[in-house]
Amino acid sequence: METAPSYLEELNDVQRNAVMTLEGPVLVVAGPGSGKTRVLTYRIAHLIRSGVAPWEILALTFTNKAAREMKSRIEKVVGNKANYVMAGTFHSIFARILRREAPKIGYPNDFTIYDTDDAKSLLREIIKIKNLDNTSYKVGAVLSRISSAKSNLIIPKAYAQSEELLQQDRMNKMPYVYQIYDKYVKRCEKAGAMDFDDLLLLFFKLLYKNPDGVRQEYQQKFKYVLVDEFQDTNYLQYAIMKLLVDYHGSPQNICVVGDDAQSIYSFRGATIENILQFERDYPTLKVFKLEQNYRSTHHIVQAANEIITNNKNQIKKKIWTDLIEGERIKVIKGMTDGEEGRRVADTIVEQKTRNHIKNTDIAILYRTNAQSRVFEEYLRRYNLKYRVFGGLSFYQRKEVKDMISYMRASCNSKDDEAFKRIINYPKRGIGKATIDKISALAEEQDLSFWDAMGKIKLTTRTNSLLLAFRTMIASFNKKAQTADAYDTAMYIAKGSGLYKLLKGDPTIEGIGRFENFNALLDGVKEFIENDEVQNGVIETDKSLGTYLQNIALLTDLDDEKDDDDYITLMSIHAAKGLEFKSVFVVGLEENLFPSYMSLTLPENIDEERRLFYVAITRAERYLTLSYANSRYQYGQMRFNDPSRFLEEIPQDSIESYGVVMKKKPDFSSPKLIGNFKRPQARNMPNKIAEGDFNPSPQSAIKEGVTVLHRKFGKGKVEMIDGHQNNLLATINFEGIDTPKRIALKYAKLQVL
DNA sequence: GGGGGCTATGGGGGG
DNA sequence: CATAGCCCCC
Repeated sequence: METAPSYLEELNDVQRNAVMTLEGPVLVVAGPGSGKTRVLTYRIAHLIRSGVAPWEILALTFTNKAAREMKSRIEKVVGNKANYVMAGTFHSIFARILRREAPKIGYPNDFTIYDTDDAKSLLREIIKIKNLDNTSYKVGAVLSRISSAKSNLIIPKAYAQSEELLQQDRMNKMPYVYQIYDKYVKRCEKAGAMDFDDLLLLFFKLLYKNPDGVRQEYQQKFKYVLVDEFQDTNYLQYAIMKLLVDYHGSPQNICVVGDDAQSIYSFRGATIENILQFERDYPTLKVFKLEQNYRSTHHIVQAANEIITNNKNQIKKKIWTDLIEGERIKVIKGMTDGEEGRRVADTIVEQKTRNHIKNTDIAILYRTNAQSRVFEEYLRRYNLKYRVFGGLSFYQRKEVKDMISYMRASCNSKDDEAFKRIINYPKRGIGKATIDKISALAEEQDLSFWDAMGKIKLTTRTNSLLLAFRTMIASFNKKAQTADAYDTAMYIAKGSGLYKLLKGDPTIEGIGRFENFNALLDGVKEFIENDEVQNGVIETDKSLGTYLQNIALLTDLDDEKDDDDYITLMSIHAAKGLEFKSVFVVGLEENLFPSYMSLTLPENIDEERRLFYVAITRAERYLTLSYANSRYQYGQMRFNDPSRFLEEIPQDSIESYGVVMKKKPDFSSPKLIGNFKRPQARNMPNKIAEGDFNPSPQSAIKEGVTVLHRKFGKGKVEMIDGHQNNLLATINFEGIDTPKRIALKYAKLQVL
């Protein structure tokens, strides 16, 4: 008989049971630092050791980094078979499958992936086409409505029929979101483009509609499914998981790992409800709770436990450690954000000399990316190497996106967003007026931007400019058909004039841009030279189209530079899953952390608290918290109270007792120095109190009467027109220059 | 059609 | 404050 594999001896009892329960549904509730990744990887290794083929295992993560980490750890146990495990992010795995199956749902194999910028640009255009007021229809808000609809499996038709959603949109003064959504989906389809949510939604559609038995094919293929960070899945992801796992005679080999206390992505639709639903959907579920923390010393663990008790509604769980008591948590106060930065940098220097900590062992974590600046300033001044993650990613930089747009346009002639970006960059005399005319023709005759460009009749001069542009792109496209990604990219870089343009800019910024541009080209070269295994598949296709597919889902965090010794600066969200010997959590102030956006709803504060919980549990030995009494925010000096979270830490775990304010912080809105408050845009009408307002029936609103509106105040009805069942009143409100057009069936007006 | 400057607006997290 | 969209002027 074979001896038990040695990796099983590296596990505690609960971990080992979780690893060895291979069949049937399993839920692993894993506290921070409890060996979650170890359990996941050893479980996969154990599956392979038990004779399961690596490609029959599907492991879904939220970041590429987590997937890579997992694979490299599996590799240590089972060797290079690990490469063939289908491990990757939800988005990348589904994108890869869709690339093969897309025609079954009416998409081309070489579909484009629209990033957030593309999506917003498209929405901006749609809002314009529909003649909607872009002050009430904010692209960001509209996109987030669409995104959350998709994440909840609500297609445009269902959206248009949901009284609840329509009501919400009306309240937010954007009643026609449902129409924008419908148009947006059609335009994406027409462009052969998917946005991030579509990668999930259309994969769901593929399985659900089941053309050619494709669902059964993938159900059979993925015999074992694992989901990491389950607390951050949304409804759509859960639905996909169920489609893969639930079928007649299924062994339901599904293992999900998560921690409700670390759920920090509800803003993008994640719901802890999935954990509860999972328990209901799989009654034979086996639950394992990992509560022993191997990462942090006692004071840190105790503080984490204490803090999280302030949240209601959580799965009962208490992490513990048998590590030493360790250092107490240090709290640093600065009078200003600048002083906070300096004192944090001072503390880093002190830790480095006294405790011999390397840069890589240190992280500065903040709530918002904008906070990195001051820390960068002092680290630079002290000659400490650092690296900022997040913020504007490499692929979002203008010079990089421009080049990528050229590549996209050269591969997919229907990619309207790419074309609009490059048609006149570098300048070639095709201006806004021409572009508008092309867009209008495309809209009118339902053509792609590219086809409209070829069809439109304008002045001789303009037409020849357009022809020259089309000829150029056609040559790029031809090159892309035959040459590899690098040759094509170089051909495009030179042929488009981008190379020359960027090279010729001698300014500091220009040199930086040219460097980024070259870094992109180097990346293409690397792509064609290395046979990478991605998501369990060896990439042999070296075409530009494939390259584009591979980079579409990359972020800043994926860019590994591990030989360098640098201090890590990143948002707390980005730090999830990581650990550092010494962690600085900075900016612990009311309105910043917790964010002012969260202060109105208790459940949002709870999420901020979970975020704080995530932050402090990244630390192994040294945890330092900091705040500033004042800081520049949005162009103004603001005074914020210390964060309520500071008070939730047990006092005997804090070193600098007395720094924290004794009294409960005042949670009122930020105070402003002097009278720098920006004047309110337009006249802010007097708000009408709830009780004083009795809306009149629609029939009472007639021309000439004076009415009261909750937001706009008093006004005179000048005119009523519009369709019978959608009457529009033109009302002149006091103190508002332009008359408002108000739909009577929605608006609440009181006749005075 | 291009460029510069004004102003409104955001202001959070990310695949 | 930083940025982006928009408007106006050349």
